[in-house]
Amino acid sequence: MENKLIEKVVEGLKHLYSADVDEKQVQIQKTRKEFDGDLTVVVFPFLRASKKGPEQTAEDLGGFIQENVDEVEAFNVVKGFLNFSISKKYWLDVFSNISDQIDYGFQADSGKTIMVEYCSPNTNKPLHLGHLRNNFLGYSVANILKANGHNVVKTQIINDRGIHICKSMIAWQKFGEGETPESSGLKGDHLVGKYYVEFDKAYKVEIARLIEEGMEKAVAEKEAPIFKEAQSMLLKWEEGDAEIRVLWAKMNQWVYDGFDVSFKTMGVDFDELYYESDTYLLGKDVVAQGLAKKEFYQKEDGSVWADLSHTKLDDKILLRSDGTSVYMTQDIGTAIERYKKHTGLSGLIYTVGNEQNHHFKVLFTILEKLGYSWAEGCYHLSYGMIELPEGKMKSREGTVVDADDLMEMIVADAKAMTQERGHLDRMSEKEREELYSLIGLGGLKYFLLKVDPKKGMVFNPAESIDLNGNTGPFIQYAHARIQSLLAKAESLGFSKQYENVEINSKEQELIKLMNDYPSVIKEAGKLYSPAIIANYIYELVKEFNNFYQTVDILREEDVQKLAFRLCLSEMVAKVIKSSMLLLGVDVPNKM
RNA sequence: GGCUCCGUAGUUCAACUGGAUAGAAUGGCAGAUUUCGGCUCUGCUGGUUGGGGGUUCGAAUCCCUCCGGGGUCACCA
Repeated sequence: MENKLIEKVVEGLKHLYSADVDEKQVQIQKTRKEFDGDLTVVVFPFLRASKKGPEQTAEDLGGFIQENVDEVEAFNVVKGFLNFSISKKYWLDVFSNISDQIDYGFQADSGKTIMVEYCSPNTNKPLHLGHLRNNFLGYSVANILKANGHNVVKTQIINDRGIHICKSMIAWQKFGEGETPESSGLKGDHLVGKYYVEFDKAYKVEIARLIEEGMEKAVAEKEAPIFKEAQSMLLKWEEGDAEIRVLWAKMNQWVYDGFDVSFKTMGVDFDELYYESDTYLLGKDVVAQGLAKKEFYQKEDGSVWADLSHTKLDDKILLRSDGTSVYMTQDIGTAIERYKKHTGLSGLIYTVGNEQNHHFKVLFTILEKLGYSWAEGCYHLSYGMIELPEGKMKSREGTVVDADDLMEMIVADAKAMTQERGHLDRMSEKEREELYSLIGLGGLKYFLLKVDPKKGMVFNPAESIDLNGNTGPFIQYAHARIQSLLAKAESLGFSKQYENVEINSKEQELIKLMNDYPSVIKEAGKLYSPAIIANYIYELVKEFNNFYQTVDILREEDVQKLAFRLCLSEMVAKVIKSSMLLLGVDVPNKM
C-alpha cells in the first residue's frame, strides 16, 4: 500500500505541477493517533515543485490521490501533513491475507550466511549479570537474522588460557586439597571461581607484606611470590608441560560442565566453538606478511606496530618486542580463519561490551588496511553496562551479580507471584516448575532486551516480573488469556468461519499493527536490535487489551463478528508468540 | 590530555533516524467495569529534551561551544 501511495504521489506531482520528484523524496509514515487517517504524506519537500503553500499543495495532492487510488476513502490536511484514510475493506483483505501465512513476517531465504559471536567467557570464573545481557542479545539477534532469511552460525570464543587461568590453578594447587565439583557439591565454574578469588586474597596479603618490608607498591605487585608462580606456570603451559596441561584440562572441563548448565537455563546454544588455546598464535604470520609488505612497521626494540595515522586512532602494537602476540593479533588471525572456513560469509557480528568499542574500531581498520574487503561486513554489536537500582555494579569491586544466582532468585520470585494469583489447579508439578521458569526467565530476558542495546541500563529484578507495565509477564499473560478465550470458544462450539464483516476501529488498529510485523523484523535485523521487536510487541499487546476491554467477543450476538474476532485474537496470539520467540522468550497457554 | 559514547517527566524507557502538540510504563490522585481469568480500561498529575548559540519550512535528533558522566588510548588478558 505504501509503495502504491509513493508511486501515485510522484505521478500526482507530475500531473499537477509537471514536476519530477524522486521517490526518495516521498515520506510516508503512519498517521499519529491524534489525527484521522491511516497513512500520512509529508508535503514539505514538494513545496519547491508546487510553488504553493503547504496546505494548498496537500489539498491538490490529496484530491488527486483520492481520485486515483481506490483504497483511499478520504483525506484531510493538517499543516503540511496529508492524512489518508484507507478503506475498511482493504484492511479486512490485509487481515485475511496475513492470517493464513504460516511463518508470517519472516523473510524468504537470502542465501547469505552471517556469523554471530556472543558470550565469550573466561574459564576462571562463573558468568555474571553482564553475560546475561550479552547472551540474550546475541541469541536474539541470531534469531532475528534468521527471521530475515539469513543462515546464521552462532559461535563463541572461549578464553581458556592466559595468566588469569593460571591464577585459579595455582590457588587450587596450593589450597584446594583435591576439592572437586563432586566432593564439594559446587557447580564447576563456581568452584574454579572460588579459587580465583582465593588467589586474589593471597596475592593481596603478599603485596601488603612486601610493602611493609619497604617495597614500592608497583614492584611488590610484580615480585609477590604467588604471582611469580602464576607467571612461571603460564610459561610451562606454553611449553606444553604435561602435568600443567592435565591440570588445566581438568579444571577447564569443570568450568565447561558448569557453563553448560547455565546456558541451558538461559536457553542459549552455539553452533561452533573456538578456543583461545587453539587460536592465540593465529595472526602472527599475517602480521609478519604485513610487515614484509610495509603495511606495518617495526620499532628499534623489535616490536611491530600498525600505522593508523590516516585515522584518528593511535598506532596499535601487534607484536611485542619479544615477538609474542597481543589480543589484537589473535583477533586478526581468528577473523581471517573464520572467513576461510565459511567462504562467502557475509557478516561477522561480535557481541561484546562497549568498553571494547575502541578495540573493534582498530580491528576493523587494520583488516581493511590489509585489504580484506569483507571487513566491511564485520560489526561490533556493542552494548552498555547494566547497573542495579542500588548503584553501579562493576566486576572488579567484588559486588558482581552472579548469573546463576540471579536466575535462580528470579524464578523463585516468579514462583511466589504465580502461586499467589495463578491458575495452577490442573497442572502437574512438572508443568508448574516449567511455568515458573518460563515467567521468571522470560521476564528477565524481556527486561534486558527491551532497552536499546547500545545504551546502559538499570536492571530492576522486581519490576522485571511485574504483571503490569512493559514486562515479559504482562505479554505472556495477554497470550495466555487469548488462549484461554479460544479454548472457551471452542468448548462452547463457536465457529471461526466468517464471510463478510464490518470491522470497527479497534479491530482496524490491530490489523494495522500486525501488518507492520514484517517491516519490524526487517528493521530489527538492519539495526541488530531486539528492542525494536520488544517495543512492537508491547504496542500490540496494549492495543489488544484495549480491544478486549471495549469489544465483546464471546457475548457478541452476530455470529459473523464473533467468528472474525476469534480469528483476530488468534492471529494476535500468533504474532505475540512468534515475536517473543525472536527474543528467546516462550509464552505459556496458561498462567 | 587525545579520541569516543552518553545526558529526555520523580523513576525506568520510547520517539518510525530531520516531521505534527516529545510519548509509554511506573508512582500519586480521581473514576469505570467487576464479565471471557484475580484482571482490564479511562482521566488527571508530571518536561526550558544538561545550558547557550547556529543550520531550515521544521531540531531531542545535524554543526559549534560550554557543563556533567562513562569508556578507551598497556610490551594486561
